[in-house]
Amino acid sequence: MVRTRTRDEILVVAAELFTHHGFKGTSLQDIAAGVGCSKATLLYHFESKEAILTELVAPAAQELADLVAYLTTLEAAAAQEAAIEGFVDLVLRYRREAALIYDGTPQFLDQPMFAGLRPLTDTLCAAFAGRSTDRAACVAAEVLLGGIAGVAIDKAIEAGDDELRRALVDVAKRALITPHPKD
Amino acid sequence: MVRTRTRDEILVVAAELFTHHGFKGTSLQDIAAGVGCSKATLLYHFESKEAILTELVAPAAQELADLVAYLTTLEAAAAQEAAIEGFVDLVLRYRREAALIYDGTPQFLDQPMFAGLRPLTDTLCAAFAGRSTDRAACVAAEVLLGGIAGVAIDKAIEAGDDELRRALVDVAKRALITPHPKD
DNA sequence: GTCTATAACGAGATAGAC
DNA sequence: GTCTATCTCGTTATAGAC
Repeated sequence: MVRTRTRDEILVVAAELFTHHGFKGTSLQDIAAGVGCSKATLLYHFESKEAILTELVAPAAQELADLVAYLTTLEAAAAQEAAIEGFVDLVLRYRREAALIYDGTPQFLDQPMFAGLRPLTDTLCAAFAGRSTDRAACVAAEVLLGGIAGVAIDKAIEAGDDELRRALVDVAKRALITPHPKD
Repeated sequence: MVRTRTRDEILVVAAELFTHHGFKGTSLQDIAAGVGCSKATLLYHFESKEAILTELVAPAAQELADLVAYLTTLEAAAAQEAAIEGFVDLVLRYRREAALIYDGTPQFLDQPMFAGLRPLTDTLCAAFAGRSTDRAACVAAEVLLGGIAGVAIDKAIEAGDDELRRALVDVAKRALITPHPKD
């Protein structure tokens, strides 16, 4: 896995195109045109189209794993808050990668390509729910988890947007942290 | 547009396959195999692959349009509640169709196929936000709108699930309806 | 390391027999 | 109304020259 200029540029262009048109919707032709090289050059640097995607997603997956590992060291309430803030932060920093992983099919996490990601999101979702097994709490956690990811993916804002960050954290806390349930 | 037995079966099989593997991930071959006919038969009944999808989505799109039209007759607070309950109901009844429309790309609503859907979801989102133009309120509305749709799409529950329905409505109201904002 | 050329395949769609 | 056969195109991937 040697790093070269072309190789890096392929990753940049592929990220851009995958983000906008999806993995299936982007061909090697498209990537090659964006880079200004041939398809053969792409496949000289990467074993396959999937290999490009896997490498793009790797750092985000690693950070997600780190976050989840950290959450397991906390008790429920602290883990809930840390999960919310950590996930919002993560998904804002890795918008593109999040969009790549979520390709629109329900079983997107069950593809062999992303094996190992599902247990991470499950643990994260449990943390969002404050480790409660109550159905409503779990549903709420799923709604917020998916909703936050979706909004972050949609936003084409480039640099860190603190206002968006705060809005996402706030809505999640409002929806999930219920100090005095009504009845 | 004459109704026949084969035609209806094509729609059923296509809905099933599109839901599980996405539109791009399903070929005419796959549909033909499921129906037990040839690709040519598919294209005798439908002008194109897209035409199948368009017809599958049509009733859901119509109901969404009806809901949005109804919302415009209400003032902000009533529209907000009606939007939440109406959307949850709609998306639970049309899980499959929702999954078809949302193909995973950010611009899925901007495809020519679904032209006219975007203004509807924009109005719906505004209703979710209580017609507020505050950034945080808009972000929260987007999170809940997308999150609810995502959860409903993921759930493979068949018949009406009142518990899920209540959970979705509740989390949305908790997150969006803020009678006394903190400061 | 990059290219052109092409293989090998699958896609959507069409033609025409039955 | 359904079929087989075929067309055309785009896809991923490979071969081999430079």
